[in-house]
Formats: sequence, structure tokens, C-alpha cells
Amino acid sequence: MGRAPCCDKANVKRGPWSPEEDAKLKAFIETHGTGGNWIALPQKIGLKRCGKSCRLRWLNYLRPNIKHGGFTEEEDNIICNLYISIGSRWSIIAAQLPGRTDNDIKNYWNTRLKKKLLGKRKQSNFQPRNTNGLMEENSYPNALSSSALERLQLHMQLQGLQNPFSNFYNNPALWPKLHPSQEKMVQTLQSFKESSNPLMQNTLLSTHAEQGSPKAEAYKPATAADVVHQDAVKINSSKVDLLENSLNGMSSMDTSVPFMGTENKNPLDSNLAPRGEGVEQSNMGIQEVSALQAELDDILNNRTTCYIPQEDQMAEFDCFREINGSKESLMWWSNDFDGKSASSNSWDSTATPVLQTDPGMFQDYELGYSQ
DNA sequence: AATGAAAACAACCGCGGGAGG
DNA sequence: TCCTCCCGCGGTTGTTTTCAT
Repeated sequence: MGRAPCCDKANVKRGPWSPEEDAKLKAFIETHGTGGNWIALPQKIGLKRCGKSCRLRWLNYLRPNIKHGGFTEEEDNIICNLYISIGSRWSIIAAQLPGRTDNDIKNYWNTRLKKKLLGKRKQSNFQPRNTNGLMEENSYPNALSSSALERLQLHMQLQGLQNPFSNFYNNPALWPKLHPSQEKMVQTLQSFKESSNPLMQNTLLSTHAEQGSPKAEAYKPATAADVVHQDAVKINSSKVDLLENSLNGMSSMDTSVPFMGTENKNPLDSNLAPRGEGVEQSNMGIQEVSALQAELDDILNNRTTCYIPQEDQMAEFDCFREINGSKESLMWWSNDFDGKSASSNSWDSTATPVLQTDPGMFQDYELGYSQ
């Protein structure tokens, strides 16, 4: 059983839109709106187009205040930063760039920006070396998806040695505000763990309380900062869960949830934990328990593991020789992140683009405008 | 000037999730 | 609570334009 088609494909026109079709669609929507039903809209105005096609045409080209082409350097920086931190979530990225659509940004990234940034990458490089300095087969970077590797490389290129999460972890001012119910939970849990690290509070919240709180569940993240924050919490909560469960000797632990699941899109995540392996409870020896205890302590004390490329790996990239930015350059997010931006979207020109609030925010590094 | 390759742009497709009955 | 419909998203494909030879 396949999915039912959204329209009768035999009777709809496909391909480029004519000026007449554009005019019809634009005129109708400007006077009547979409009517809340894109599927029915083409019949209303006598267009032989799929409703989805109409929607796409309107959102990407016909609605007011759309900008095409001519991306500025600042926009490049924003796109690059956000891609590295949250991946290909184009709608979220577009929400930070008024007048830009997710499709436009996606195309721009795929056709130009990515090449601009990665074009200088040496082929067949970034092979990790073993202790003898020899290339290893099937080693970690090869196991990463091209997207993950791309983001990792971009991140390293732009941020030097910094793990994107490390500054984020260490600077509470960068964290997005929590839902009030979450804040309350944090306060409760604070005394429980006596942790001085607010992120750990969030971790505990996520690990032990979030699923049981409909309000917290309903508080869906929508900003770039929210997404990054959520990723960070997810990483640590998974790990803390596993470690705590291990140390508690829970025999019923679900080891089917690896640290690096398919949802985990951040390449750096893979450095935070063993790849895809659960903990063998029954065979766990004292040494393993000690190691886990130490690892848990690291997390609780905010000593997050991060991928630090070796000198020789760094040297493999032309880009590193071009970096003149500061290692402290990852202060992407201001305190202005809050719930109000969560409702923004790419076609809402009235939405406050949170990343625009500080024009100097992206001065820490420059893209390679050498061409 | 012709032609093929590459780049850029535009549109389509299918899936997931939310809203509402 | 379940089911259906629709919207929105991200990946992919198709078309057009530009560039190099």
C-alpha cells in the first residue's frame, strides 16, 4: 500500500510556471488568501497545478519581500554557522534570514557556499592515523556520513580546535531559556544532584522528568539555539542514562539505543561515546565500571569529551592555514534567544531574526572570499 | 561558432507530524 | 483514542544558463 497521491498527476501541469499562472495565483492569494487549503486552491482559480506546487511557487517566489540571489557575507556566515551546528534544517536557518526561503538557502548551500568552503579540501585526506602513524582502514571518519564529515570539517575549518558544544556548555548565557515548568524541575533537581552545572540540570531534566511532563513535552524547540541545546541535552542524557544504569547494575537496561543513532546528525556526537555499542552488563568487570564511573564524573563535572584533531590531521587541511580567527569564536547565540523567536518562520518578515541582533557577532571569522 | 561540461536554479517527491473530526 | 487529511520539510531530480575548449 503506497501513499495516496495528493492530486491527479495525469491532469496537472508540471514544470516551470508561466507568467500567466504566476499572475493568477498571486492575484487570488492576495485577495482571498490561501483559504487554508492548498489542495483545493488550484481548482478554485482554474489552475491545472498540484496544490503543493502552488504552495511552493507562492512561498518561494510570489509572496512579497522575497529576496533572490545576492547573498551577503553576513548571510553566508549565518548559514555556515547554523549548518555546522544544526545541520540541514533549512527552515530553521531560513528563519534567521528575512526574505530568504529554505529552498533558496538549500540551493545556495549545495551549489555555491559548500564548494566555496570545502573546495580547497585535499582529496583523500583526513585519514586518522594509528599510533604508528599509518592510515587505518575502516576507521572512524570513513564511518561518518558525508554530511557529518562535511560538517565536522567545516566546523574545524571555522572554529579551529573548539568543540561547538564546549563553549556552549561553559557559557550559561548562551543557553536558551527553558519553559517555566522545566525551570521549576531544574530547581528541584538541583538539590538532588548538587550539580553546579546548569547543563547537567537540563540533562537530568531531560533524562528523568521530561517525558512525564506534558507541558515540557509541548514546549517544542524551534530556534537554532533550541535545536543545538536539545542536541546537547540529548547526547548527555543518553550517556548519563547509560552510565548510571550501568553503575546501578540494571539488568533491564535497553541497550538497543546506541549513543549514535540515526537521528544523531552532529558529527561531533560520535566523539562523545562509543559507536553503536551498548554496555555488556553481565560481563562488566571492575575496570569497566571504574571507567564508566570516571566518564560519568566527567559529564557531571562538565568535562565533556570532544574531538581534538591531532596536529598532523590539522595539517592535512589547507583551510587551517587560512584560519586567522579566534578560538573563542563560537559565541553565536545571544541572550536574546527566547520563546518569541520560536514562532518565526522564513516567510514571516515581521519575525525577529535572532541572529541579526548583533551585527558584530560573526566577526570572529571570515569565510574564504579569496575567489 | 559549436559543443560538451559544469554550475545554478526551479520544481517535484515522499515522508513525518499536527490538526481536527 | 484512532483515523484521515493536509501542511511543511528536506532530499532529489530536471531544466536552463554559463563557461571552457
